[in-house]
Amino acid sequence: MTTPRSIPTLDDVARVAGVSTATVSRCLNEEQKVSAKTRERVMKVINELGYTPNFNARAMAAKRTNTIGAIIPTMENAIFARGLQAFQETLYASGYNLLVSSSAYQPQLEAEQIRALVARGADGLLLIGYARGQEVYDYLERRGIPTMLAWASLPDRDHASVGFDNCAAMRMLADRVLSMGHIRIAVISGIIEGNDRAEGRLRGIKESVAAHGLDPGQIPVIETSYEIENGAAAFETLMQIDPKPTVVMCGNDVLAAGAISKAHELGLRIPDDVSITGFDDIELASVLQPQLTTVHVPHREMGCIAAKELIDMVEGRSTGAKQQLAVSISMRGSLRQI
Amino acid sequence: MTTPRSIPTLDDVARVAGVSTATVSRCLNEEQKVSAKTRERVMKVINELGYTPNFNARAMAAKRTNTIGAIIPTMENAIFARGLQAFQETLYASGYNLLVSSSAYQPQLEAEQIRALVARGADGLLLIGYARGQEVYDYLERRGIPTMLAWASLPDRDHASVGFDNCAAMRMLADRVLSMGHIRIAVISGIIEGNDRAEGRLRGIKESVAAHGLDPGQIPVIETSYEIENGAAAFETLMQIDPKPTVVMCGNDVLAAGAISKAHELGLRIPDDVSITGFDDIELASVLQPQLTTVHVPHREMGCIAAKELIDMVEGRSTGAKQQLAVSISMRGSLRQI
DNA sequence: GAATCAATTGTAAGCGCTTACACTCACTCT
DNA sequence: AGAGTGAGTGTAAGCGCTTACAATTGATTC
Repeated sequence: MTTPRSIPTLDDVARVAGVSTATVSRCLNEEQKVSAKTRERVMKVINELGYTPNFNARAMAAKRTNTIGAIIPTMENAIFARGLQAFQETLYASGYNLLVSSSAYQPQLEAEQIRALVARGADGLLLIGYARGQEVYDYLERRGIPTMLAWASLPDRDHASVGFDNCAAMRMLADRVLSMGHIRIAVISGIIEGNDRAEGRLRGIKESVAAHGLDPGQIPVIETSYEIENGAAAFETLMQIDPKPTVVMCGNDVLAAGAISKAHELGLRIPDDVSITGFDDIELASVLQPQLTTVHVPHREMGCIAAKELIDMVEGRSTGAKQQLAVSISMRGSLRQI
Repeated sequence: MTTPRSIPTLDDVARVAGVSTATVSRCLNEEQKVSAKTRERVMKVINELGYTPNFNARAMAAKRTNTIGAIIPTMENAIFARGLQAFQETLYASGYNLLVSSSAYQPQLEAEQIRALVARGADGLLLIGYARGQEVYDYLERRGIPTMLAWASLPDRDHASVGFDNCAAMRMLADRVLSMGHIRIAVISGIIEGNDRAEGRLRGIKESVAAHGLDPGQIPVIETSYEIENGAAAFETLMQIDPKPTVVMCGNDVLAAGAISKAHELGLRIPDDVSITGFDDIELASVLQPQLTTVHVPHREMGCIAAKELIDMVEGRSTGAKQQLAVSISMRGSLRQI
């Protein structure tokens, strides 16, 4: 099957080119330190032999990998896709590679993967949100791994981060909903446990409701994980309440998609019979029928900033800034005036 | 910022525990070769010191990484998400880790990333489809890296693969469309260049049309990359043809989502004014309104099989089998009888 | 009691790179 | 002409692990 011919190493290149391994290494890493003539000869040999540097050996000797790790809660839906894509592109442009893992929203798994990425020599890390044990932060600090948090940014925490205030953002949307005359609000929230974004969003709604003189304790809330069918199921349950809610606010666009789809199935017209809102403004939001009113998050901008700041931290130019991004409301057909 | 206390190594553990490095290594890798008493003592020290093995050093010494690499064309939409998730879960269950990169549908980038993953010591690789230069296959064979191809499986190629015959699958759908009385078919295809799946799907439609005694050359085809807005734009263009197509067959669900969304915008009713079909049956397909008639692909099954077969190849139990999966048609509201 | 054997443990040689330091060799400057 | 300079190159010491092989130990056998 496989040709037994062994894989060429730096030594092979050096021997064939008639130079020392140090010179070959320099050709690959610090061109300017090698004379043009030598470099040319070495490069020719590298091509002839089909030599590729061994990453692990390089990482070991150089103690750096030009690799950034990112751990996102899920790859199953597109919530993080666009931001991550921008993150990756920005890193790539600066000569860094990205390693992605998904933690399936399990803190335990996230901790494991953080260790795995650090063990692999990641120069820096991108994590989503704040919620994780202090021991994880301690570990990261002890190992000296620069870490950025994204998709959240809290005024009262000063860890390096880029994102927005999930609570304030959702409160803004709820204020808008209330100002349009809605009184009977129901909520489909993501799982709060271990997810500060979901927690903030729910809190935002409650704060808004309270500020409008209503009792936040009266609001029906269903907590479920971010999957379309869960949104659908939750919506069906909420619609059995009498009197029916006039609006169902969802923790993200995925849940809202499920809700809208179930509404069609139940023969409920949106927004005539009931309004629905989302959060994130992923592509999905504007192919739904009617299009989804949601909180617009600047995914690409967030990804770019995260990458730039993280690189600055890794290269020692920054100790980790906090950047709060503005979000806005994308008003579309799924929310109506009462 | 960072505590300068240095990172514990195997040597540190060995010294503190009063054993040799070999013994510590054995505790971590071949428990049964160490007495219970010693193991216990060593493990205690490992925890106290917060020791984590250095992956790169381990990879170097052991010449294997328990890591599988996967390169998918895009992470931006969910086409590969579910299959990849299943792939990952299956690998994880067998003690393997997954490293994912995205090639943005660029063969050149894919080749680069293959080299990068191999340089990192990936024990095996998962690639999508067949279309890539022979030199890539040669490289992989020379390095002895087991490679699985997924999302495609061609009768006349015998590379290890798991997937389906894209051409046959789409031909089946087209046959169905034609049998329902459609005569004026239009197509929104993905970019053919460098994408054998897209090419096969388009060919499937043409073969079906030809088999029904029509001229495949007459069918309007717009080729565009897999993004919702591109599907929308293409649909708008196709609807300007006179007489209008009775059905627009799309290369995948993402393009179809764009088409449906544009149809609403144009005030065209689906399926009354025009039918639309997709391919893949991702979650999106059933939240669209009307729900999308599409080719159902067994994503999870494909991911699982790919993982199992690849592990068998890596561990020398298989030399690479080819498995063809059956696809089916998900008949839903977007396609109607004429 | 000596020999045999299996179970444990230790010794030490790499794995393929980077890089501090040493060295060589034209040139340039007094 | 001799010293000083700096560009280019080589030498060799690791980086933190795994593992073949050697050594030790205690138990078992005759």
